[in-house]
Amino acid sequence: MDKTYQPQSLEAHWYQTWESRGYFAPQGHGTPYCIVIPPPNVTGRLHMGHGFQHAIMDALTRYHRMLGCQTLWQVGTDHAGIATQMVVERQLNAAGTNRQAIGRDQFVQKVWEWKEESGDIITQQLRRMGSSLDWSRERFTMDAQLSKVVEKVFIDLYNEGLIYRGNRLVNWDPQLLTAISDLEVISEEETGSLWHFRYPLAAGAKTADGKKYIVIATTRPETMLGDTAVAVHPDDERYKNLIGKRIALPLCDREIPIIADAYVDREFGTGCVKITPAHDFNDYEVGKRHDLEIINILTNNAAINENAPAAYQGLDRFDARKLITRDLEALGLVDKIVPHQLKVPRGDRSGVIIEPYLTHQWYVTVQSLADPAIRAVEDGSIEFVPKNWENTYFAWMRNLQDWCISRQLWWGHRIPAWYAEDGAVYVGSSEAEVRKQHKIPAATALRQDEDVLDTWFSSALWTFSTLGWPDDREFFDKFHPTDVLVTGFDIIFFWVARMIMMTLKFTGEIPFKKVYITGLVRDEHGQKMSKSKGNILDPIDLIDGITLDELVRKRTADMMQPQLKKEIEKLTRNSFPDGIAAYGTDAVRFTFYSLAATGRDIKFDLNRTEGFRNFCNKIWNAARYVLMNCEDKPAAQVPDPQYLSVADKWISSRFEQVAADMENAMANYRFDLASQTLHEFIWNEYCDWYVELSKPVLWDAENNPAQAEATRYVLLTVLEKSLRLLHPFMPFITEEIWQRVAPLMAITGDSIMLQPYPRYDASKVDKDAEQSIEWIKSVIIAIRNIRGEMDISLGKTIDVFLTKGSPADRQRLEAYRLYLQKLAKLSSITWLEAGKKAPASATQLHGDLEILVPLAGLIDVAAEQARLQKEIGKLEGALNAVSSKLGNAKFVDNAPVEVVAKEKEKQQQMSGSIAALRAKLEQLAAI
RNA sequence: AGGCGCGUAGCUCAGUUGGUUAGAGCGCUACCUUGACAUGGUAGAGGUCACCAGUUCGAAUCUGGUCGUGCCUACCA
Repeated sequence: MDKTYQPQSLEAHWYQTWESRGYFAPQGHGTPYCIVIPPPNVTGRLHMGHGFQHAIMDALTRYHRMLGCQTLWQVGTDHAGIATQMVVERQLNAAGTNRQAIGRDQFVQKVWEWKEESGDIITQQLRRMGSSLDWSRERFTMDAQLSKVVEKVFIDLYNEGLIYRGNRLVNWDPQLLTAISDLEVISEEETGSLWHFRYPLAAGAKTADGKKYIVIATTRPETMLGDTAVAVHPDDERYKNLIGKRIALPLCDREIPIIADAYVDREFGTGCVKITPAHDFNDYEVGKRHDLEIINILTNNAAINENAPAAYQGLDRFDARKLITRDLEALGLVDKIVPHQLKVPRGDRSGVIIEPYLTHQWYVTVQSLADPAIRAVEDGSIEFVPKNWENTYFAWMRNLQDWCISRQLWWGHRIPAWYAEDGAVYVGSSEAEVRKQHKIPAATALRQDEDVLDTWFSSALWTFSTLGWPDDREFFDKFHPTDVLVTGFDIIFFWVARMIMMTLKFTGEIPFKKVYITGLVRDEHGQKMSKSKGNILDPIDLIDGITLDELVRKRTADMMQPQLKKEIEKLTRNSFPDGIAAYGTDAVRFTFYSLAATGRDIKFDLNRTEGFRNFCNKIWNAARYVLMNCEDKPAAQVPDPQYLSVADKWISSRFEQVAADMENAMANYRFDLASQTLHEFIWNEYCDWYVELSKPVLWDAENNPAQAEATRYVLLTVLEKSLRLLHPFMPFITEEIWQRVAPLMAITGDSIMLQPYPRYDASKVDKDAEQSIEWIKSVIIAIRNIRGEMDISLGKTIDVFLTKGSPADRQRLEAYRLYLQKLAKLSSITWLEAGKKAPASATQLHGDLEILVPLAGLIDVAAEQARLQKEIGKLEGALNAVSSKLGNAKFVDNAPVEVVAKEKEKQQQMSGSIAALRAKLEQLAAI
């Protein structure tokens, strides 16, 4: 074995072995356990969120597989409509063409080509993470079978009247030229202006204070071209007299009415609101209430259209804004322009400002779907972990808007609807089907809807469409409902809620029993990771390492805003002056587990990854030690219990407690506690103590072969069981070591991943052994403490005396003398009878037991006095607290007896210690 | 404006129904290349648990408030 752990050399090998042998597919006859992967974008790349969530899903999957469940982690990808189409369009643009030029069929063909070309990047990355996904069942949202389900669901919902086509305002992305759902609009506060314009009153009307105009305020001046009213509050005394009068809309040859509507906030601005029903959601509602004209003044790419005055036609919306402001200025109609903070809606993909835009779109009526979905969570059929996310779910579900499912894209599931010349709509699985069903003669032309469905529409069907519903029900019947969905809170609305609604509607089953909501992975400063911030990390780069230059190049490639490059480069060079080291998959995964606490932010700290890389190395070397001592010997046999040392019994006992803790942590999705438990046990108990305690036994093998044999057996078994305990979290290193350890124990299995997970076994618990080892550790630590504080090098062996302890202490000294001598580097350790005079010494206490290291030229008296003083000070502080507690009659009367007893014992213990230490001080002073 | 979360060691975080001398990892200090491991070992320093008030015999933990901070939802043109 190498002296240090080298993950690179073995990860690919083991993954390939597992996959090619079919270990990831469900097997056996245990209870089915299923997780479906939240489908990543087929042409996307792994980010830290994926890394985190997949680490968790894999731990759950491997854990249940080892528990003997028939385990399926269903894999697949989604087609990511907008994102993928954008990428291919950019490629076309770079090649000097565009999708319109090549036409729909050829464009879709190009996307498929791109999918084939790049689609395995993400799946290869999933493999690098060690994910035990069943690749034989890989699915894609645009597969024929899944598409069929999408079509069926659409048609069924339509036939039930739950899908309809409506002409309404939608969020329009003028760059991508498609509607997007309100969830895909990100509104952020930006600094803009509030323009105050004077709108002249028509027909000589005047305001209450005699002005010939009223002042309206707007954040989007260009929309004034589409104004069809000005609204005031019905009870606003300032304008009451103007209600019903008219305004001569400037720049437009048009008069518009002044209307009263309670929607107006009298406090804001001037209390007069321009109403543009075609370009504002609130105004649209006002317009409906007052039966106002709706004038659309924008083209689909947000230029001014032919409904506006000729002077502005063809101008981009922001050029029009400038020109309109200038023209109004020239007319003396600009009252003022003030800086204004406003929420600007931007498309989450394109980043451009979204326009409310009047179009025909398809909608799902969600209310009737929502009710059962709410109930499923209310009655506990579906549980969120942590539970408080249920509130978020309820809040959204109880205030649902109809879901706009059509997208003006070419990449996706085409809407199965056909239009006749007369505008009639027919929905069906194909044109032929539609003709047949509605008896439409061939002479009547039918045209299929140009649009495709929102990607989330197909994702909402994911748990049952991937499992073969409705026709091929073997897997569906076995694995649905799935056990747990692991995902981030940012898509509770997008995906989780819609999945619950659709799955209940169509299968009558919930899609999953639990929803484990993970935090969001942030950078080391708590910033959200994003391309534009330039702080993204690729989990693969943590696994393989990356040079600084390469990292900078990656972070600044394909920027939407190239001007940020310099800043990002600086930040990156600052954060990673030496690039990133190769930590290996196991260390990266373990970092994720350690951070998977209940909070909603996960600040990713590479220092922790480094710590876990070291942990891997620690495990590696512990295994090296065990193997060096056990190889070339006959396979370990269960030893006769009489040869087991106290250390052997202790570590076996401790292991059982750890197994119990693991079960508890996994049941509660506390991967942080699980990782901590494993780290603590393996490093601080097995390596630091058990391995050290085994050395005196193994080094003395010639004199006590049976004991040495027993210790080898325990070294091996606890290592082997610990590897199994650890395997769901660190699959690679555990497999590599296990393959070497298993033969020494005559274990015949092919892979650790198919071995049983260790369960708590009460018969191995040995409290006496645990207490004895605690005693041994305490005495050794006491001596080491004196060494450390007194600067006595470990190279120097010393003499130690024990005195004033109980008969049990004395027995232990005799029984465990060897351990004490070796681990504390003692030349002798002697029990001093109570009456006998001790030499001047440095002293440590363990209960009543005094541990004495004679000064004998080693120790400076003053230093020991200072050390004792410090110790006494500490104890006195603690004693004061305890004594005042016990002096309080209310405490003694009210607290449970066992608490009071405990405090009394502490008090006695501490005052005893203080007295003993004082005596030592006096003794030293007398020298 | 509502809702949710967070504030514990220099940093990243645990602390399960109120009772520990408040913990871990990293970092820091000192010493140590000893036969698994310097990606290591041993010892140590470091916290008024944001603040205030309350409940209680007892609060990091429960209640109310304040301050700071982050996110989500809805929005004022």
